Amino acid sequence: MLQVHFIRENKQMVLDGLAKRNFANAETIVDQVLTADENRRKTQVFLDEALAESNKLSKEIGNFFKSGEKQKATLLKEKSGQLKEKSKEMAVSLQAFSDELQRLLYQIPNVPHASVKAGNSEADNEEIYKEGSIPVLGENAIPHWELAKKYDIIDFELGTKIAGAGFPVYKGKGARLQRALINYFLDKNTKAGYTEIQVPHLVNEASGIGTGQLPDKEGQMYHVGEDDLYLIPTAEVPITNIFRGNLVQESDFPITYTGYTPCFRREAGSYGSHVRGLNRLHQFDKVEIVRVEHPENSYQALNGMVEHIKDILRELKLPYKILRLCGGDTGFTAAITFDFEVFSTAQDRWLEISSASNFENFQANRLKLRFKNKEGKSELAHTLNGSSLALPRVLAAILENYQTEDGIQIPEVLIPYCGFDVIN
RNA sequence: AGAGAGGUGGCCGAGUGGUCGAAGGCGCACGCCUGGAAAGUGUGUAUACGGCAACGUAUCGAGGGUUCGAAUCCCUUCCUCUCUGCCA
Repeated sequence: MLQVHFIRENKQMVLDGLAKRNFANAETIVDQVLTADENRRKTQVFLDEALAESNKLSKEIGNFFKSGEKQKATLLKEKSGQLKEKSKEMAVSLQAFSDELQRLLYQIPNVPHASVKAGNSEADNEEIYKEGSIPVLGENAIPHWELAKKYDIIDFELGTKIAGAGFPVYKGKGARLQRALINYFLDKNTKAGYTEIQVPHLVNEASGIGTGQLPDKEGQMYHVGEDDLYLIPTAEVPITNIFRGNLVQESDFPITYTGYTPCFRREAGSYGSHVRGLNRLHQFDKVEIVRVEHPENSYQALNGMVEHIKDILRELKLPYKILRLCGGDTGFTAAITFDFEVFSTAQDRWLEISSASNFENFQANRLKLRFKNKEGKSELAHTLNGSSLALPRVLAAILENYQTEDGIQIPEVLIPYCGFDVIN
């Protein structure tokens, strides 16, 4: 959520930013925000004056009672009663303006970073980096869902039986490879200074609002009605919400966490051939990195996250590229997002396996995550996160790119974690 | 799930109708002391909104109510803890 005073003072900049996202009716909604804000402030001034008068009267009444001047007190009581009626009305309209303001603010996405280009869809994303060579596969190379069947390492039908489509069952070496990847990623992140953490896989409504999944995007999450909890779509939600409402010390920065969790996504509305196999699932595993940073350092931190993810992909020897998402493709809460895509050779497709974002103070404003700055004032912190990495597509790329006539070779760096070097 | 206790500032913790935005402690900041530090000692130190400011208003889990006046009394609700039950 953007801060009202920021919008008030940087209206044109906000409009320009929203234009890069192709955000509809930006000017209308921004004007509505400014109107609601002005009404709210005006009403508050009136209300404050009425309440100040009322407080003054109460004190006088108290004094009259003490000194035994009951008649004077009774007179003032009447006046006070009338004042109360009036202030109640004003309080109601103040609340209405505040609610309206809040409702509007929730609808406005983050202002993109200056380097983010305008654009409508993924077609407008900019490729900014590419590394690794695409392997040349044999004539009999097959996509990962066929490999999964051939070597009996992932059973999609079995998952459908016990849960539904998009809930695969990993078996034998397939399961072990999953576990190896999780451990490898966590070790890698821990070595880079991130503190490993295990968090709940269900979150309450306040957490969903804190990181921006709620309101409006309920449909993307599984909801447990009985207890009003949501299954997490990413570890970002519980990890970032650790800091909801917190006032941290400046010396606590940088705050860095990594955690493995399963992720649950309803993926309502996505279907078709591109969701085959591991490409898009309702439940998948992911290792996440989250940072809470001083505003001055957040872009340096983002850069560090990008370099860190590069390093992982280099070790896995997977060909990858990095995209800077255009305005229209950047998530609601992010100011900038870098997507990492690996090449899944047998499918002849790039698959998104990580996305690293700086939310600046957009989430922090919802979370009320602040720190004391040098002047002793509290200031919103910056939050960032990135995947390191999402497992299914990494697995898909490994299976496809490392396939040989004799089986699937295991990337060298994973062999110690797997305990085997080939799936055959 | 049943019974009980409780939710107060960055943290701990007093406070049962006006003198309470709130004692005391810890922490933190600045000063004194010291060769330097620790200890000791003095002062300061909640947040949000509005206002150039003086200042005003609100906030003691949340929402309602009683009252001229509520941290304090009443109702509703959420959460936490303890015991019992169930269970990995």
